[in-house]
Parts: sequence; C-alpha cells; structure tokens
Amino acid sequence: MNISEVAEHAGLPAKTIRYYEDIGLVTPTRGENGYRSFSEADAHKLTFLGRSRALGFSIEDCRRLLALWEDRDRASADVRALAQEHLARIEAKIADLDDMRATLADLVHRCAGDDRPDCPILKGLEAER
Amino acid sequence: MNISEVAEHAGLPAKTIRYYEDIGLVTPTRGENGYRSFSEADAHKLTFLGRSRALGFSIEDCRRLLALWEDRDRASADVRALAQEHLARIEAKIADLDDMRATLADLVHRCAGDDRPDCPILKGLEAER
DNA sequence: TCTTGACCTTCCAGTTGATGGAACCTTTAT
DNA sequence: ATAAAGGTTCCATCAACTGGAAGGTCAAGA
Repeated sequence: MNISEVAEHAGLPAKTIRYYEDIGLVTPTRGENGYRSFSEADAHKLTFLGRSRALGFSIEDCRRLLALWEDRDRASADVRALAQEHLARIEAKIADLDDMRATLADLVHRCAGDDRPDCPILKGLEAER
Repeated sequence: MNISEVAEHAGLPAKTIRYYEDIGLVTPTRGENGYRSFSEADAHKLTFLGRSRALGFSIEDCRRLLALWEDRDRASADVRALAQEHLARIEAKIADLDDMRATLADLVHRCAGDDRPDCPILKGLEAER
C-alpha cells in the first residue's frame, strides 16, 4: 500500500503518517523506487493511532498504548491505569475551561455591546472581581 | 520598577514579561544599566494581559483587547464581539472534550483492570464502535 | 515518444506561548 | 573583597503537526 492509500484507510493525512514514521511509531518497508510500502498491520496500527489521538492521548501515551496493544501478555490493569489518568487530565481541563466559560459568559452577558465605550468586559479584565 | 517587582505585581513570571516585550505587547524603558524600567501603566497593562490570558484569549486576541482597552473611543460592541467569539471557541472545545470524556469513561468503565490481557479499551481503540 | 499530471521523496521552516539554561553584567550587603 | 541576588542576551526545546520548495517516479493519453 502506498502512503495515500493507507492515509485514506486510517483517516490520517499522509504528512502525519510520515511524521509518525519519523518518530518511530510505524516502520513501513520501502519499495525499489523509495516509496513507503505499508502492510495491513501498518494500516491497522495507524488506525489505532488515529483513534487514540482522537481521544486526546498524547503521542507518548500512544506509544505506550501501542506497546500494550501488541503485547499479548499485557494486564488490562495497565491499559486501564493509562486511560484513567488521561481521563482525569481531560476532566481537569474541562473544569478549567468551564471556569473560563462561566466568567466569560458573565462578562459578555453584562456588556451592552453598543457603540458606547463603557465595557464591563474590559473592566473585568482589569482587576480581580 | 524592575522586572521582578512588576512580575510579582502582575502575577506573571519575569521570563514571560520579557517575552511579551519581545512580541511588542509592552515597551518598558531602560535604565542606564540596561535594566528594564516599568511604569505603573506597564504594570497595569501586564495585569490586564495576565487576566486575559487566564481567560484563554490568544496572544493576538490580547493584542486587540489591549488596543480596545486603550482606545477611549472604542465601541463596547467590538469588545463584546471578540469575547463572544472566544466564548464560542471555548464552548466548542468543551464539547469536544466532553465527547472524549464520555467515550473514555465508558471504555474505562468496561475494562476489568486486572491481570488478564482482555481489554475493552484496546478493542475500542481498534475499531469504530 | 513525449508530455502532463498525479504521486512520491526529503528537508527546512513555521505554528503557540512560553520555558530552561548558559554566559555574562550590575547591584547590594556583608 | 566577595558573594548572593538580581539583571541582561541569546539559543534551544516542548507538542504535534503542517506548509512549501525542489525534485524523482509512474501511468495514461496525443
């Protein structure tokens, strides 16, 4: 399989796949012409990576997940621990964003949004409320 | 005011303040010794920047907010529009993260997390569910 | 056969918003 | 005199790509 085919298959840009090879996540063979040649297993792996990334796992997490995925003797506890940690990070991020959202929504709500210069948003940014 | 004093005042690391000068957000004067010298206005500006960044505004947004803040003839509508857009971006991001959270929480919930290799998380990452 | 266009390759730079560190200068206190 | 605590510049690094230039390869059509 050439790169654009596997890209289509895995739902990732070719450029990203080259990058993943660069950082050692996949290791396609090369044809005589120098083109990368992807196996079914490579395609499967890239799909796995794509999904993992879509769930917000970092590249390093993906590397670990991949290693676990390919280890037939893994303990599901190890996978779960990784996922749980990531889940906690996501929840923390959501909490942060929700604080921002609340503050911002309040400021926006209180701003008349007309042609006058008076603006509660700017005032809110100026000082602790 | 030297940099560490203004840093304390604004709640920003000195390094960040130097960076903000680099990208033209603040322009402190210089003393004879080459040290940066910050005015009260600079300190105020940096506090404003700190708060804006804490609410998730990008540096470019901050630049615009700062311009509006310093323009006595601004229309609050312009500020509001900026904030509203940012709010929308935050809400979109929260929605994305919440999707991840839900999927991830489900997978984690379904994984036994013991010493056996069978793992719904890895299965979930493998293919569309 | 020639050419056109679609692929493929590598390599370098840029993105965002800082942050870490090295090497060096200035001020302040002992 | 010296040492600690500040200040300075500059360069590199982080994540995870993405864009673009310059050029090689391949398949199809005139």
